[in-house]
Amino acid sequence: MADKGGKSAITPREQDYPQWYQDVIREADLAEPAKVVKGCMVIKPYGYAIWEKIQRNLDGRFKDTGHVNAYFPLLVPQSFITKEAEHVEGFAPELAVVTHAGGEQLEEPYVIRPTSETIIGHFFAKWISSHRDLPMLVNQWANVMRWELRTRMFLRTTEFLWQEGHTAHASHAEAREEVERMLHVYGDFARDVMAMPVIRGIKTDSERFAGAVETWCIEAMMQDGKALQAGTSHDLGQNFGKAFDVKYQTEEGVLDYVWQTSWGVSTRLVGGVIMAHSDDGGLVLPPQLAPIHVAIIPIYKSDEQRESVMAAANALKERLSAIDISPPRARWRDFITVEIDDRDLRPGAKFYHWERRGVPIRIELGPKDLEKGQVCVKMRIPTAAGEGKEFLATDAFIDGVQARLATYQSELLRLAQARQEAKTIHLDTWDEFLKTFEGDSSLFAWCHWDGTAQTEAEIKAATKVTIRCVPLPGQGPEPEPGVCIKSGKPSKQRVLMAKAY
RNA sequence: CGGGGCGUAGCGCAGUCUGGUAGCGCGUUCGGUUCGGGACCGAAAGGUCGGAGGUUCAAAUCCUCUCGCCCCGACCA
Repeated sequence: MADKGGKSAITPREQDYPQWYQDVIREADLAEPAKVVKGCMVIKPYGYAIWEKIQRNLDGRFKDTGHVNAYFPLLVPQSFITKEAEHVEGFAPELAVVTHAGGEQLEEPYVIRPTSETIIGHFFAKWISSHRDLPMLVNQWANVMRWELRTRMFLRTTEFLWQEGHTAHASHAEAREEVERMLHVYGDFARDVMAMPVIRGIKTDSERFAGAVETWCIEAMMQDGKALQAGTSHDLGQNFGKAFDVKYQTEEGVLDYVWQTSWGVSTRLVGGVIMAHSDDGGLVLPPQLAPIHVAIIPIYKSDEQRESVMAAANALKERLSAIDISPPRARWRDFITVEIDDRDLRPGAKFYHWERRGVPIRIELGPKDLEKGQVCVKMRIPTAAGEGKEFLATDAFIDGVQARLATYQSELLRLAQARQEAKTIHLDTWDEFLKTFEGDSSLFAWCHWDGTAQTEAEIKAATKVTIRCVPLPGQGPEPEPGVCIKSGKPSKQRVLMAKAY
């Protein structure tokens, strides 16, 4: 592990935010660039454990809303991609194509899926014939590949893991309910599990998914004020239904095309959770996603001490590991995960080790504690759940540990919300706008916009700022008429502007 | 694809200009002393210097070609 002179190997955020992000990932042992495969990453066990927790939780939410899992091929016939005009245009530049297999050139190349609307459309056409087959509510957990020109670990890699929900409905209204429902599944998950506040809204035409009628999204603010598109939910209208001939017989007996949706979140969420909470000491994780909740550091000198301290540490681990911290109505059980660090290192080195990895609770357990029947507790960051070293009676600590984790979780959300609010402003003049977004700086700005793609493009060209979304009701300022910050033309409401990842 | 940078031990780098036995820090291994906030001492292992060709008595170093990666722009979950 890289170590700069025995001190922190993590670049402070103030000094170089992107470097800080890379350092946190390396020092927490979450992932590393694959190097031998351009733009790809290796997700290491500790990083993958976070993804597994994200998966498990979301998967339960999808099933709670009536969806079932399925799996479709990685390779998609090239001709499929070209069937929906906007879809090709959007994805053609970033496709990886398989032209040879089995030592022969293929008659028709396959593309490695960048997303699966096309091949799933093909199968929906086979599976759906009647309104009785609808709605069809399918999700797949998969990897996809997009040949991005610029990559960043977790946030944008050539290959990434995600889930993609694909549904077909008998009416546009029903499909739109689905789009909204799933957006809120994402938004609630971000808030309640990731402790990451998000703005829920609708994309402008230029930011819309290629082939969609409308794209709904959640946008999160990272600590540098930039926005991260954390999840999307698309109203596909009948676009793919028409392209893949997905027709069904209505109750009245006439043929119509189905109304489809698709929605997805990816391993980008891991990048989001890293940036939402971590500090210059490394990773900070919300307990609901932390692979390890408690690290116990045994303290001893002699062999006799080691024996008694380790016995106490194991007993403590056993008691903590029996505590069920599953969310209400979860389809799975989650228990407090405890790691006893008995490596032959000095305690100080171990403290830093677990802090870099974002373990919420650290316990020091030494001979003095055994005598007094207490534990020394230190939380990863100071919150209402506790700060500094606390010396607590062992039983009292165990009785309160679940509440302690819950408080820590909600405090992370509160802190993230406070950061977001501090960096969210209203802007009304182009001069202020330029000043605000000068150089590399960014924050969330609610601004009036005339609703034209041209103005949007001009703003982006001048400042790299994009319209992140038009907020859903309650997600931004109350709609009130005004004038566009750039063109001065009339505007119906403020939209969210920021630089994005 | 345009602009810039870099490939030397597991990681981070020096050495290249001016050719002459391949080095440093961290990490690793072994032994000992340590141990409630990043320990110290001693010993050891570990490299066909990205690849190919050329110049030379001699190439990490000079020349030609090539491969790859990173950063900055245009594209994006």
